[in-house]
Amino acid sequence: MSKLSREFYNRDSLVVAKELLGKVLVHEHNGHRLAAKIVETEAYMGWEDKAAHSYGGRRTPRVEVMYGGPGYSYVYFIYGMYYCFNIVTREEGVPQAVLVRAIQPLEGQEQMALNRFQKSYSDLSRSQLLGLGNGPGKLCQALRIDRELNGEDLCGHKLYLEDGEAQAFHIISAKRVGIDYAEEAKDFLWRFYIEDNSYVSVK
DNA sequence: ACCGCGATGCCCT
DNA sequence: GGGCATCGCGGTA
Repeated sequence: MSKLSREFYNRDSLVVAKELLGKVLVHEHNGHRLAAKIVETEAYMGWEDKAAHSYGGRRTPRVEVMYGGPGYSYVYFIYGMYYCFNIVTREEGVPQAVLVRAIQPLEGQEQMALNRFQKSYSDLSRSQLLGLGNGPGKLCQALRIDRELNGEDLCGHKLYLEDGEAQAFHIISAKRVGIDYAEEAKDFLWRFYIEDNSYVSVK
């Protein structure tokens, strides 16, 4: 499998969000390779997107990494408890990103189960199996993504993305989740997911 | 099934 | 001080 290049990320978030579906997110952590297929994403379009942290050119310490160029991680802490993992897109100075909302575990499931539920993968219930990856906060727990990985170069060797196996699927477009404050932008169909994938967070 | 709510800490047009 | 790109639980059905 080949690693996704800087140029892959240097495009509009709407394009990258759709193309990220089916790709494999890898975190090399403590000698374990944690790998999962991306099954749900959301595009955040920066300047003109009222739901984006960078709306209107807002530029604070937290969102600075969104301005730094394509192919870096933007990890933020939310509700006092959870992390969300984003992939920065577009060239330096254009603050767009893609939120990864759900994954399907592929490798390192035992570690993911311990990270999420403090129990062995073989002891997980049916709903816990899905709960490994069906939400942005959950997948960060499973993959051990936290503030230390904010600003990480996704073209490096610790946290990166690979081409998945060739596969055919339909992409569903839907409203983004949890942005009721965003006025007209809350109705934009900027969430994308793989049809019929059971790990998707909201159908 | 859906609905409401509390947790908990960091950010700050 | 108000709000947040969430989650899990407990209630009602």
